[in-house]
Parts: sequence; structure tokens; C-alpha cells
Amino acid sequence: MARAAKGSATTAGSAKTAAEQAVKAALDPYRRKRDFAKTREPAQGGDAGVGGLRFVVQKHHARRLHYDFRLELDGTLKSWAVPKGPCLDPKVKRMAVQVEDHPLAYGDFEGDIPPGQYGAGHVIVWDKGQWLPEGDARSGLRSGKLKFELRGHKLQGRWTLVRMHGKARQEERQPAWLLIKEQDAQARPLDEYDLTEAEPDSVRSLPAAPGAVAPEPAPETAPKPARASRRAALPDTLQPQLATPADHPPAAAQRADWLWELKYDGYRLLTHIDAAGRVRCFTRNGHDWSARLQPLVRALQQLPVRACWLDGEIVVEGEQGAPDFQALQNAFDQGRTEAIVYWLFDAPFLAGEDLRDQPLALRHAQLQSLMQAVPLPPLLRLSEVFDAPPESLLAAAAKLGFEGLIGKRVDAPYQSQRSPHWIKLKHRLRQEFVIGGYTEPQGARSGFGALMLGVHAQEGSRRVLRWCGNVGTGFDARQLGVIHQRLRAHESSRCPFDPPPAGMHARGAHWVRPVLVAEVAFGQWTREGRVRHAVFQGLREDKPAREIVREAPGVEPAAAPAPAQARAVPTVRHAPRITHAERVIDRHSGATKGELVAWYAQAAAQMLPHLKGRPVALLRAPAGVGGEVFFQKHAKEQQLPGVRQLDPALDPGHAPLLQIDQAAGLLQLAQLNTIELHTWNARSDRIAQPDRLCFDLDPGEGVAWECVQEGALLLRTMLEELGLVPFLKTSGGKGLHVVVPIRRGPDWDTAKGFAQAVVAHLARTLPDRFVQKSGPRNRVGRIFVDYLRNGFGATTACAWSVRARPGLGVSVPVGWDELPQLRSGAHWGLRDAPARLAVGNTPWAAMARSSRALGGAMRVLGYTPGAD
DNA sequence: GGTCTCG
DNA sequence: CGAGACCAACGCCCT
DNA sequence: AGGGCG
Repeated sequence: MARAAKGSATTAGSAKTAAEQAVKAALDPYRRKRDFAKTREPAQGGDAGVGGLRFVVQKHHARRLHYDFRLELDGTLKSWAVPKGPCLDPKVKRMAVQVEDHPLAYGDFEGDIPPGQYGAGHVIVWDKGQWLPEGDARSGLRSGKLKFELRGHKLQGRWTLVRMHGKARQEERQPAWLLIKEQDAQARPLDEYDLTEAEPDSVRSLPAAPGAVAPEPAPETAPKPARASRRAALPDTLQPQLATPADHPPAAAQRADWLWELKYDGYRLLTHIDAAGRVRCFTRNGHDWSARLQPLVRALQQLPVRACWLDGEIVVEGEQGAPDFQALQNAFDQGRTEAIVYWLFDAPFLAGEDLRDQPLALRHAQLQSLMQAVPLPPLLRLSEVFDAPPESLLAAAAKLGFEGLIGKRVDAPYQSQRSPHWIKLKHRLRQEFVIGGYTEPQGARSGFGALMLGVHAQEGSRRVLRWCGNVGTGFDARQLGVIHQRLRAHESSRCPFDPPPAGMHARGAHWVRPVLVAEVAFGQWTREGRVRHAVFQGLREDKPAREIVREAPGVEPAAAPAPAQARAVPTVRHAPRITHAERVIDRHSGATKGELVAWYAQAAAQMLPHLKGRPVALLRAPAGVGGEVFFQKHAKEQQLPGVRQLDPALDPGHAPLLQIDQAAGLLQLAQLNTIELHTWNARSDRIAQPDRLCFDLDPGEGVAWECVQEGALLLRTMLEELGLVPFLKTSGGKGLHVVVPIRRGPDWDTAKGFAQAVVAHLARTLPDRFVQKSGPRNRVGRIFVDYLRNGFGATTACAWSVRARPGLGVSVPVGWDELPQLRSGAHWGLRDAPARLAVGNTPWAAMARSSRALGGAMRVLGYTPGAD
């Protein structure tokens, strides 16, 4: 650098002196911190940049490695300490703490600062070049916003320094700033290229200000950064979640909230796989059993996952394939652990992520994806999850020899304690008994009081009927009468039991000949051979009474059918991470975000046919029902797995429209607080031609529900007279939706005009019932039929969508024959709609073959497109 | 809830 | 970083 | 005409 350049940075005369004094003052803090007898750092001086302002970045291995970012201004280097160094990714902002001004000469300093001195350690010139402020740099520096361009070896393009507002730092003269790369040609995502890692070395030997942009290394050669993510540290120990014993399944109304798994009669086992793949297995009390379970440890090592905690139960399978607790103990006693298999049912941590606050359904789905990713080692099993009614599952489980079920709330987090969110339901025993008598009814009861039960038993050479208790519940009034009739027909004076039960005469016992057979469910056999907690199930006609003996539990040799018609919950690939699952989104019902997600997870199979192939619009409610909501039809910035971004040409002038083709997309959107999903009336492949019409029957203030029902029927009749085939669904809100499939052909204006003509006709014919115009004013006492949902870009709530209203109604397809039974447009809500999933879309089964060309209907109605 | 923009 | 805006579109109504 | 509303 030519000494002659010095003059160019300053002006002549007395101004020069003033400027030099200002520089001197500015460098005062710098000098006061250093002892220049001990450090080689320059005390002052240095050259201004040639033809522009200089910048330098020094990599400083002090107590902590950091980068010193310096910009020449007014004769000194304005300096910031950037702990992580500059980053080319505009998304990544780097903290930059402003420090004391340095002399210009410092920009060339490279070397060691001796121990004991300020900033002791090694310094290299990591980058240098020119900087070009955008606008006035001095005022930018003062106001806390500095935009500029860098022309260095490593750093180029546009950057911003922004001062933060934190108070504390300001006062100690060390304001915190952010160093941010602006979006331009030099910007690069961090995960593709990590500049500080790729370019660690000094540039001092290179020319200060390269004329051309230095070639960047190819991204392939950049070492992959091992980036720390927001992942939680994996705990070293984990207590298992335990189930609470329950007598009964949850009430039918809450069934949808529960998933069921078989109860394995073995030992609980928690597996920890660390980041290096080391596997350790712990019992529920935290004992490390890895050494005793070597075959299992080896099997677990084959799972394609690290940094996780898995939860499950180890069992030894008995002869029937059901777990056998005795065999498990024997296996340990004899050191024969290769017969032990591991049923996995939960993943509190997976791939370094803490999933404990995720809904169970999602944890299980992720475990399932993991275990389906590779051929499963034979010792590992995935515990299947069922959503069938627990009664039938319990029966099936019993036949398979399982001791019961574990019920788990679909939306519950994983808690390391005994929790009401997990219940264990032991199956009740169930078998046939011979009826040997009955007792008198008490009080208001008619027919009889209880049936006296017996089984045949061998006593020496004699075969006797052994009394084993009574059953007095489980009958309805009709059964009481019918059975009483049957009993009377077999009445006898002789007691068939041997020995005769004591104390029965006091209860008015009647004996009957031992020919009738009752099926009875009961909790268990008492030691005396009596049934406990017996419930009558029905009379059995198919089994002769003489064959009835006490059955050993769980050894039914008949091949058990697969658990009755249970639908396994389908896997959701790319299931999103759900945050704040416990947050209440509807104060009215107390429903949580987790329940919303769980609903869409369950309903996905029924809902996807309605979503597939159509642009979708979202109603999102980040603050829940009653909070601020917004509609969303487009999205560019965010790409979510399972949410497709359509060709932007479909809706010119906008970001891409969205479409959901996969369950994961539905869940992703639920995670974004999407409560309602609305669909277009056209499919994406021919967006200009709607394939259906929608009529939204929206009752005004004070309209009786019967009128809405009647109105829907009137609309139906009218549409059918026009040769169309309408379908019905609840809106999930106040009213009903009538959906009419049409042949594609007419454009949007024609479809909308036709729909308007239909509604106008309806309103003309029955003006006291219907209005065509919206607005609450003229709508009181009448039904507004909204035809506006038939224009380009208009949408209507999709079938199975939840509605963002108090109570969270669900829009459900129904048959016209069901209309009279509906109680409101919100007949089904989030909590009871799951029960309706079994009916699913069958009321609309004919829709696909019911589309009609609009031409005929337009003629009948006398509607001409274009003529309003 | 996520992203962008602004300071 | 921290706060705030944005995230539809149509026909109402009101001014 | 323009803005807020649902």
C-alpha cells in the first residue's frame, strides 16, 4: 500500500487536525486496554483504504474463538466481535457485539497476543477487502442500522448490521448487533455451505481488494457441518409411563380418544440407544439388563435409529403364541434369553428428538415408520394399535390368551409416572353355565331376581352339577320376562346342585331342571369356585347343558379369529412434530390441539378422497376458537410434507395454491392451527371448469331447525326436478350443505349464475322462507342460501372438516333419509364424530356416478348464461 | 404457527 | 433478536 | 368511492 494514499482520506488544513484529534479520542478506550510494551498490536496509525473503505475480519483464538468484524470509518476501524463468525445464509443472523474502535493499522495485524494481555491468543486476518455503505454510514451507525456491500475474498454481496434494543449492553458501551447476509447472488443456505468451516485460513498474503469475486469452493468439497439442532439432550435414564387399572372401558362417548393395545404379560423394558448406536436396556426400576439380554441388544442395534428411548415389554411366547409369564421367568432362570421377544409400543425420544409432548398417536406413528423402514429383526415386534370397541378387542385378546388390553389416550403426552391416560383393562372371563334355579324378584323388579349358575364337575365316579354363584345383572326388562317364562316351563321341586347352595331358601329359590344354558361374563373365579362380578350375556341354545364344565382360562384351542374387524390405525409417513398439543383450542368444549390433530389423523382416510385433486383453503386459528383467525389459500414460503404447491398459473398473480394428497399434509396443517379445510368446486387438473355446485343453507336469527331441514328438502326437490342429484352434509355449524356433482364443461360464471338462478327461484317461490341476499338485516327468520360459493376461487368447508366455532362441529356427509334425525348442523362434533367414521362416506357413495350436465337443468330453469 | 421485514 | 404484519375474496353495509 | 364487516 502506497503511503501516498494517506492524504486522500483526510482533508487539508485545520480540519485535518480536528479529524486527527477525533481519531485519537476514539481510540482512547483501545489504548487504555493494552500495554504496548507487551503486545505487538499497533497503538495507532495505519492506512486508509485505496479508492474506498477497508474492512477486515480477524479470526481470534482468544479464550473463546470468535471473529472480529471491522469496518473503516472516519479514520478508525469500527469493530464488532462476532462469536460464530459471518454466515452467508440470510436466514442465519449472527450476534455481533460492538467493541471499541481499533486503529486502521490493526487491520494488518496477525500474530499472537501474549498471555495476560487483553484478548490474549492467536489472531489471523480471515478476510479483508472493501466495504461500500448504502446511504450514510455515520447516521446508520448512530441509528442502529447499517447496510453495506462487502468486496472481500470470502465475504461478498450485501449485508446488514442491525442494533438490538437490549438495554443492559447499551450502557456498558457494548451494544449487541446482528450481522445478517442479505438475499443476493452470494447468499447460500448454511446447510449447503458453511463458510467459516470451509474457509478457516488466513488471507493476509492475498491482495487486499480483489478486483474480481474470488471463486467459491464447490459445495461438494465443503465438509458437511455437524450442526447442532434444537434437539433435546437425551436423558440417561427414563422412568416408564405406567397404566392405571380400570374396571370398565371408557364411556362410549369418549371412545374416540382411546387407542388399544394388547397387554403383554412380561417385563417392561426401556431401551436407550445413544448417538453412537450403543444399546442399553433397562427394567422399569432402572436396572440395566443389557448383559442378560444380549440377543435383544444385537437385534436393537439393527434398528436404523440413534439417540432414542424406546419403550416396550419383553415376553416369551407360550404355545399359543400368547405371552407366557412363567416361560419368561424360566427363560431368565435358565439363561435362555434367545426366546425372549420385545414388543415395542412407544418412542419417548426418537432420533434425538424429545417426543414426549407429542400425542401418543404420533409417537406411535413415528415408531411404526421407523420399524417399517427395515426388515425387522425377528426378536423385535411392533405392538399393533387398534381403535375398535374395547369390548370386542377384549374378547379377541382373551381368546388369544392375552391378559387384557392397555388403553391409551391418543392425544396424551408421555409421562414418567402412573397416569390416567393409560389404563389397563383385564379381560373378563366368560363362559356358559347351566341354570339350576332362580330367586324371587325383589322390590320393583319383575320376573326373577338372579339366575343360579352351575357347571358339571366330576366327583369321584359321580358327575355332579356344582353351584358356582348367581348372576343378577345384565338383563333388560324384556329378557327378564322371556327368561322367566322359560324358567317356569322347567320348574322343578328338586335342587339340581350338589351340594345344594346354602341360604337360598331365604331368598325364595326356585329350582329348575338343568337344561337352560346362560352365557355369563365375570371378573374371576373365587377360590371357592364361585364367579365374581358376573354379568348375564344371553341364553345359549347351541350347546347342550350336559357339556357345560368349568373352562380353563386362555386355553381355548380353537384358532382365534384376528381381533374382530379392528382397523389398525394407518401409518402416517412424515408425521409432523406437534407443538403445544395440550393447548385448549376451544374453551367451550375444552378440546385441545392434540385432539384436533388426533381427529385429523383418524379421519384422514375418509377425508382425503374429498381433498385429493382439489385446491384447498385453510382457516387457521393460532389463538384458538374465538381468537383471531385468518384464511389462507396460497403459500410459497413454507413447503410442508404432504402439502402440494400447485402450478402458480392456476391462480395467476398469487403464490401457489395448495392441495392435500396425504395424511401427513393434513397433520402438518393441523400443527399450523388449521381448524377448517375448505375445498374448491373444481379439480386442479381443470381448474376453469367446476365439477360440482355447493349450496350453503345458513339459517338467519331465529329460524327453527325444522325449517332448515324443510328448506334442505325443498332445495333437494327443486334440484331433482332440474335433473340433478344433490347430496347432503352437515355444515358443522348452523346449517346444512347441499352438494351437487355436475359434469365438467360450464365455466365458473355459468355455474355461479345457475346457482344464483336456483336460489333466486327458491326465494321467489317461498319468499318467507328463503333469501338470496346475504346480510343479517333482511335475513331474520329466513334461510340464506349462499350461492356465492360457486365462483372461481370460492370454497366450502370440506367433508369431515372441523369448524372453528364453539363446540367444534364437524361437517359430516349424511344420507337424505338421515335428515329428519339430525338435531342441528353441528349434529356431530370433534368428540363424537369418530364414531361416525365407521359409516364414513357411504352416504355419498353414489356421488361419483351422479354428475349431470348442467345444460338440461339450465333449460328447465330457463337460465341463460350471461343474461343476469 | 411460520415467515418475512424492519430496526 | 424482537415486534409487527401477513396469511381470501366477495357482496354486504355504512359513511 | 372507500373502508369495515362477515
